[in-house]
Formats: sequence, structure tokens, C-alpha cells
Amino acid sequence: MLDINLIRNDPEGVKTSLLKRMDSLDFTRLLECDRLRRNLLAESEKLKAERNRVSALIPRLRKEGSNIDTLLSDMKKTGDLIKEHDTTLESIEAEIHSFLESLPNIPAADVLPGGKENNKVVREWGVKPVFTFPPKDHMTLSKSLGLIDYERGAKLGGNGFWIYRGFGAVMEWALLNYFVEEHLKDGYEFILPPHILNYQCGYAAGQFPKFVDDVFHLKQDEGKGSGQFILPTAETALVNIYRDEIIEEANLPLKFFAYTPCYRKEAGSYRAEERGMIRGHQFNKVEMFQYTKPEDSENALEELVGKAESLVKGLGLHYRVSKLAAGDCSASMGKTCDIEVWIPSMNDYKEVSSASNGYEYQSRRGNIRFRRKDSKKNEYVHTLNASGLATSRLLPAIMEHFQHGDGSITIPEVLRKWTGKEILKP
RNA sequence: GGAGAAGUACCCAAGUCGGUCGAAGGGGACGGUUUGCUAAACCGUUAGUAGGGGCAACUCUAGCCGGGGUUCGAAUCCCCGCUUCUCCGCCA
Repeated sequence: MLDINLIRNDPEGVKTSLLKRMDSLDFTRLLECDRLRRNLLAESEKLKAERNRVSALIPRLRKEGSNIDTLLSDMKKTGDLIKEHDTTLESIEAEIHSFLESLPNIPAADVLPGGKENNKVVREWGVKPVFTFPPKDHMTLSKSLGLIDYERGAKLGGNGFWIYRGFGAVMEWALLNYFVEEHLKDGYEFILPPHILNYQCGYAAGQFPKFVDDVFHLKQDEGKGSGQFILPTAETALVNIYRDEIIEEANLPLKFFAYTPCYRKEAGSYRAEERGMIRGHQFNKVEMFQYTKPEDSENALEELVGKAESLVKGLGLHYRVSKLAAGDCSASMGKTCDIEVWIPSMNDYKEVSSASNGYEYQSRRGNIRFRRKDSKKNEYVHTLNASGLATSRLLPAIMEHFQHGDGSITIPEVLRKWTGKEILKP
């Protein structure tokens, strides 16, 4: 959600920035509604002041025995007029609100305009593995090693679900342990949130109403519940922990990480090349999250990217970091860096972490502020999130990177304390 | 799932028959005075917030869980939700 004052004071400036990620934009109606709203509000409030004044008078007049019949009927009329004003006001405000909430975040100044094609690789680490034998893809490997059961996963949940079996589950759990351990070391607070959230959570995160169809909703009895859904990422939960709260400045920054599976419909996004566990309806992810003061959020983003990178480095996987163009960032985010790991069989890089600065976009939607110690003023916090990391592309990457001609796989050293093995043989 | 109770400012809490109640009284916090010492007594301040109007001092409006309603007027009455607590039932 953007600040209407920003648009009111500098419509052209905001427009220029937003056009980096939008095709067209017109503020005329919004500004008109804004003027209309303020006029109507002034009118209605004047009437309310009058009503308050007279209502206070009535008991006194009654005690004195004055005739107040005409006064009462006048006030009845005033009341009706107020109601009338407020009804129009409500519809104008609804229009303003729905326009504002549909606007994406303003891209940071250093973010390039346009879509995916303008994403910029800012650095790479490691090298693509070279094989002296015909390498297998992760589906073949995971099947021959008995790590993942795709067929029975589909039997249980449908297409897009799989089962981690035996050592596959051990590997998955080892990855998660590795992440958890690193984040704890860095002083982040470990959160295990509910997986079912209410509508407001999706709204504050900026995912609703636009992407309301991309998540799984719970069917509720008539009038019961409040649009509960299963979370598509732990971010949705983490951003809402402090919804409608004012945080003391001294407590910032707040640094969290959470483990949850992520549940997504991913409707229509399946492609043959994304077989296996590259894209599914449910995947495991550890998510990092920070609430910061505005002046600290740029550095916090660097910190998050650095943390995500060091996790991939620790696994020894070749990756690159891309700064996304404005149009490729999710709507709530003003700046996003993706960490993409090399998947040999796909001959492509795939996202394993997305680190973003939401600036005050989410905190406005969720009404999350902090109180400055000196001025005692409340300001919106900045929110940042970054995967640290999503596992479903790492396991394929690990299998493919570290495979040998005989179908065995070397397990990255950082995971061995949990896997208890160095090499996995078919 | 069934029954009951409750939700008032940072916390606890009073609020009568609807009318100077935007809210008594505590505690805490902050400021001050005095006596003195790892404190005490006394005095004072302590809705915050959001949205309007005004250059400003200032002023208006809304806020007593949320949303509706009744009324000239609602913290107070009515309806619908949400949350918490207690008891019962069921259960990993």
C-alpha cells in the first residue's frame, strides 16, 4: 500500500517510478476522489459537531421545561443527513482504497525498469561441474537411489506432490537442520508459526486480494472463519506477527527465521522441464525475515543476501545472484535479489532464494510501526524477507552436482553430521 | 463439539435507571519538591492513535474487542461476529 500523501504531493514523480513496472497508470480519478472525500468529510464532521453540541444541551433544556420538540425533529433530520453523507463517503473511500491497494510497491531507484529480460546478474560463485561420464538428471538419480517417490506422492496428493523416503527424507531434514543451525548462530529468532492463516495475513503481506486464487483456501461453514488459507510461504506469517502493533525503537531490528512447508496452487505454471521437484504444490523452506528502521533496511537486505549466499556456498553449489528488474519483483517488494543455483540437467539456473526489501509497503498494509525514542513519533517499519533456503531445488542440485559415474553421490560436508554418511550409493 | 463468563487507555480496574464519561480509582512510567541514601514521603503529568480544517497558536471528527442497529444522544440497550477464560465431551 502506498501513502496517498505521496501521490497527492507528487503525482508525476510517483507515476514515473511506478511505470518502471507497470504499462499504464492514471491518477486523475484518484485525485478527484481524494478531493471529493475531503470536502464531504468536512461537511459531515461539521454536522456531527452540531449534533454533539445540541445533544449536550437537551437534558438541560428538558430540566428547565422548555419545549424541545422542534429541536428533536431538527436533529433527526441532521442525523439523516449525516447518514447520507457517510454512505457516499464510504463508497468514495472504498474506491480510493481499492485503487491504492492495487498499486505495486515503488521500485528502488537503482532497480532497472521492465521485466525479466532486464534482470542483471551481479555476481557468480563457483563453476559449473564438468563430468567425465554422461550425467544423470535428478529424477533418475532420486529414483535409483530411492530418495523420492513421485508416483506414490501423486497417488496421495495428486500431481505436484512427492514423498521423501528413507535417506531422501534424511537429506531433506539435514538441509533444514543446516539452515536452522546457521541462523541461530547469527542470532535470529526461530519461529514455528501456524500454517493456517486468516485473510488479513494475506492482505498485509500484499498477496491479497490480487493473488487470492494462488493459495489453498479452507472451506468453512457459512459465516464461520475469516477466509482462512494454508500459507504459501512463511513470510505471510512472519510479516503479521507485529500487525497492528507499535514496536519500541530499541527493539529494532527484529530478526526471525521460520521453517514451514509452502503450499501453492501454481496453477498453469507447470512445464515439462519443471518435472520432478523443481516446482510443486508443497515444498519446504526456511524463511528469514527482518523488521528494521527505514535507514537500516538497505544494509539489512545485503545481510540477508549474504546469509543466503553463504548457505549455498557451504553446500558447494555453483550459483549466481541476480538483481531483478522492476517488473519481475513481486508486487509488494521494491527491490529483489534472487540467488539461483545451477541445475546441470536443465542447463539453467533456478531460484533457491529470493531476498527482498518491502520498504514500508507491507507495514502500511499491516499497520506495523515503531516509536522513535527521541521524537516519540511513530513511523512505519521496513520489512524484508529472504529464503534461507528453499530445499526443493537444492536436493536436485546436490544430486546432479556431486554425482559419480556409478550413480553414487557425495554428500556435502556441512550435512554429514546429520546424514552420518559421506557417500550415498545406489 | 456443548454450556457459561468476560473483553474499558502501558497494566489492573470502576462505570448506577442511556445524557458535561473520552471515561473514577489503583499500579507502573515520566517530571518536580523535601528528607536523606542504594530509598521514602508528597505534588504534578500520563490516551495513544487516525482522519479533517488552519501559516500557526489552535480546533473539529472518530475511537471503551470488531461490525451493524435503536435513539436527538450509547462504554451503557438490541443483533451478528472475533478472541480469551472456566467447566463438560472428544482426541493426536
